[in-house]
Amino acid sequence: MNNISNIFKEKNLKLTPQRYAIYKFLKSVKTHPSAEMIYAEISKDYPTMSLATVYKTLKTLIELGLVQELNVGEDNFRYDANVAIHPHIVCLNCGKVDDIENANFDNLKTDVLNYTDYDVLSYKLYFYGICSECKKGR
Amino acid sequence: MNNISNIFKEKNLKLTPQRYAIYKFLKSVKTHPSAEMIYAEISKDYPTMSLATVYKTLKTLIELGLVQELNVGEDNFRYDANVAIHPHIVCLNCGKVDDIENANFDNLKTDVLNYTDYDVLSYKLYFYGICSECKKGR
DNA sequence: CTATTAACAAATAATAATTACAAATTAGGA
DNA sequence: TCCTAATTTGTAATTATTATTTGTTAATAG
Repeated sequence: MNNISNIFKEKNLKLTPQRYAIYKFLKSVKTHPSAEMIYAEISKDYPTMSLATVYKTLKTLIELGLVQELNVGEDNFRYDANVAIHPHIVCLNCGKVDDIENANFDNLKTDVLNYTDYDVLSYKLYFYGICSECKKGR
Repeated sequence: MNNISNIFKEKNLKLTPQRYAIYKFLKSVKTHPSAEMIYAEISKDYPTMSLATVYKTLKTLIELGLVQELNVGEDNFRYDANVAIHPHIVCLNCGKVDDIENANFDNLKTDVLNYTDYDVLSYKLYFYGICSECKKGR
């Protein structure tokens, strides 16, 4: 069984309420929040939560491979508990970040081998455009 | 004629030596430097250059569509005077950022239309791996 | 059951990248 | 050459993130 509880145990890390809350929140949400947004949300249930804890927990979760970091071009990072490589799309109007679901772009990793002498390990793909809500309101 | 000089004139912007130096430097280089790196380099020729000027000039150049901003996952931005959409590859070992040249991934923009209801305007594609120099030194 | 100890959370200080501001300077047209 | 708005510069301020410190928690040995 490879749930969080076990992953933490294997690494001698404690699955504290704070850590669990952050992970559970990230899992439950599709908005790809920033550290600040996570902090604001979790603070409702854990009034003593510190922003430093959010940052430190996110770093741990990333090291454990439970969370990935997105950099869509803002001055901060966003976080995604879906660690599968998948494209994202950013609304240039409202800033929303969505998943591109069901699309498979994994051929990119092999295609690119013809154009580089790097060993290619992974990739990030971001699309930019206008979301349907913003299209309406124009 | 659509050189920088004219583009600036059209917008009532002054083509100062500083601005020109920054643009020329970015054009001449394939390293995708950060603001700090640009500042360090340009300072050699313009000892009075201020870091604030570098940042402000980069912003102007971006607005004019002469430069694009990259965000490969560092805590700072990198800049590229090649404004054509093209993929980049980052060495996870030494941090170098290279262009992927001659590859055409523009079908991505139309492919993705089947998986989103956004109007898709552009995309950014970053590969991550190990460069050939770093492979040798292992 | 208690003492020990390592991991942790919280608060706050520190750092790094970027931006804002105010005063001095300069580009480029009249 | 002169004028003026735009620009540069130095510095202060801001923002995101990380480090440090101190008190707390939880697992475990005795």
